[in-house]
Amino acid sequence: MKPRINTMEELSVAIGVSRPTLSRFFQNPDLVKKKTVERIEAGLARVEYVPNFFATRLNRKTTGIIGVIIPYLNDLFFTKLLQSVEAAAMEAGLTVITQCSHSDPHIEARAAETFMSMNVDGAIVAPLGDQSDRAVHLRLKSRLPFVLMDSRPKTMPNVDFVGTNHKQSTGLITEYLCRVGKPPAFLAMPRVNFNAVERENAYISKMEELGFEPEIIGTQPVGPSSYFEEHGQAVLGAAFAQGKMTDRSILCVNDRVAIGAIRAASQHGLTPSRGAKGGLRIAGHDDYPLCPYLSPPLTTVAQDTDAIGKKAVSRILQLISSEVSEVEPEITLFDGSLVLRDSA
Amino acid sequence: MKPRINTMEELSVAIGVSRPTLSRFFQNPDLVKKKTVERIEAGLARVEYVPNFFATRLNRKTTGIIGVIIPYLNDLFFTKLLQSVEAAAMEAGLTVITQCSHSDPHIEARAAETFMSMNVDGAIVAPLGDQSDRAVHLRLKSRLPFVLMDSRPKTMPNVDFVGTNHKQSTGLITEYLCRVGKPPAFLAMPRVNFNAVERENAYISKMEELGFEPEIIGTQPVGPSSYFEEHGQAVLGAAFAQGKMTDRSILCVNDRVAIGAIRAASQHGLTPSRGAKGGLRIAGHDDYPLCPYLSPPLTTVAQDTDAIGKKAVSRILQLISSEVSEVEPEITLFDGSLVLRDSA
DNA sequence: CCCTTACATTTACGTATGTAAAAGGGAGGA
DNA sequence: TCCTCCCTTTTACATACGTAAATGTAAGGG
Repeated sequence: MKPRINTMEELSVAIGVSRPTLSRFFQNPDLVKKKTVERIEAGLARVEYVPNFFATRLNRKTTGIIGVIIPYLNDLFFTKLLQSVEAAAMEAGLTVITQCSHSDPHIEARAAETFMSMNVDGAIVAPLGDQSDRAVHLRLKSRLPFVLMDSRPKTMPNVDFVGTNHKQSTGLITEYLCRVGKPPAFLAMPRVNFNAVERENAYISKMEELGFEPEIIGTQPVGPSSYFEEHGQAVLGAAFAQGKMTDRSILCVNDRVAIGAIRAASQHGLTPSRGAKGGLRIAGHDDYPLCPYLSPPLTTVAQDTDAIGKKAVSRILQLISSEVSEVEPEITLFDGSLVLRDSA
Repeated sequence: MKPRINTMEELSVAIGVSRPTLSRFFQNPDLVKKKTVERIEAGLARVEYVPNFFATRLNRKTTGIIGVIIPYLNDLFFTKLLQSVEAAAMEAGLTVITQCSHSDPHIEARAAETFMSMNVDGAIVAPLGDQSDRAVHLRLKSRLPFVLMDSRPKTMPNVDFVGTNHKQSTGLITEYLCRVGKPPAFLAMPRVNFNAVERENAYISKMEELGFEPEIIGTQPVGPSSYFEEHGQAVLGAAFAQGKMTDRSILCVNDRVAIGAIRAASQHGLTPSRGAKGGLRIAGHDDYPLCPYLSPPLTTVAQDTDAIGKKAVSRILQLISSEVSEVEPEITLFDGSLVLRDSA
């Protein structure tokens, strides 16, 4: 087992190269003469040494770290988004520190605190809904490059944002549903989630534009801790039990709710179908990774998570390099794209 | 907007309290006289200041950080496990730094490097399968408290491990399936995943114990990047297309594969059912969060992710406090529990 | 052979905090 | 009134490394 060396100083006496030279070597071996590089590498092979992360970051003007906060970990949409962000950040040579707020504003606040104390170069935050503490976001924004991702409160119009154009995406699928079958009802969520509200409104305005009467169900919570799937199943299950909605088109606020909705249909012997012009159809929003494996596979609108993650990172990089703190905020909305499967 | 203060030194002149006193205050306000605490808190309310994370951790003997590596982010089983670990760590007052290896041994190695450079107090690693670099794990283990979680190579028997007793869990569901219907075939995975292999072997030995002939399908990859669901769907879809397996009991290596299997059944107009003594039944392993919402809901064996996460953290805490580096490794295996739903 | 040049290396200082030991201060007792 | 004790605060040093400026060194030209 190799002898362990803890500090660069010790390493320098062990190898016989000055400490600052080692420092240069660890930053970029090209900055050191080839002959010396060889000596250093030979030395490193003989001992167990890793430069101290904290000492490194403490001194650098820039830490090369970006912080990412996501609200849920048990949601494949967010993990997909996170993967996209991580990939983009890695390509840019940044270290990503991810924190999950677990639907808790206090944890979110603590994560923000951590980022500030780390002097991260920038923060990308996918906020909780209503519950997020606005002051926390403002504080982050005032201290460092900051972009909101996925959803944003209407009360923060002056913040950089990257997300989906829900007006477009929800309009797209609403229009599709109207075109090839009965105009859809909207299976909503209790109104604590910004995106859910945006989609609900987008649905309403598209329906009115097309001259149909909007119909919204599911705005009341069904249980104490209603997960999305559970909510969809409960709301629609109750309706089906009363013989209602069984031949309707139903647009769910997101795919996880749709998963519950499809389950409810199955429980009542109903099969939502794209072909059934006058019968039950169920559609969702997001293109959750499991959509193709549902029975029937879910028709939905895909969010371009890849583009969102990439853009969030590139925007952060812009903000980092643009010294000035008073940049005009940029709102980037990506269009959704229709993914037709069998359910609607 | 409050004036921003960057260093504890500046803060000390701004408030009129010496810097070391502030240091004590931030570590534990009880260490400072009440009167002084009030002065400090009044001062903090007037300015924008956060202690520097790196400087803090650099000096402390213990960083209060534990590192966690998981192989996939887009898998609700691992995110569930991660939540359990995070909750336990938070309760113990530890900061968790999570890194995802994204199925890439190089990324895993880099994450390990990061942990070592951070002088994390301990590391909990859910390894990739075969691909994981054994040397990386050994290096981690030689430097800091280290426990493997979820799966482990047979080649590392001397490492602390927390996971599921697959012999028991797989035996349990195999026995159940044999008891209430036809003996199951096993829908396996290409043999790169340790747990998959363990379950396959557990299935074989239980079948032999019960006097049945084991039958294993799906050990060959079906595509270049066969995700679990895709694999299950492809393997079983191909079998169904040939009229095979349509009235069999099928035990899938995990729930994600089972999701694909159920989809394949549905595509061929088949409904796996618990009631069908002689007909098609499909079961899984893990109790993936979406199991209740499949059609039919999936019968499976639940892994006790909560216990696994808690135990991993408590074991790390033990190793941290037990100074000595030569502790007898502890292998903790939790039993799985049968979750009967409609599919088998 | 000496000087210049270009680059590598070293010196010296900076970073933001922890921590042990020394100094300070206030209350209570003689 | 003075001394002592105990707790609080401060002094002084330590941590592990980045970085700019200064110094060293080897190659090439005159």
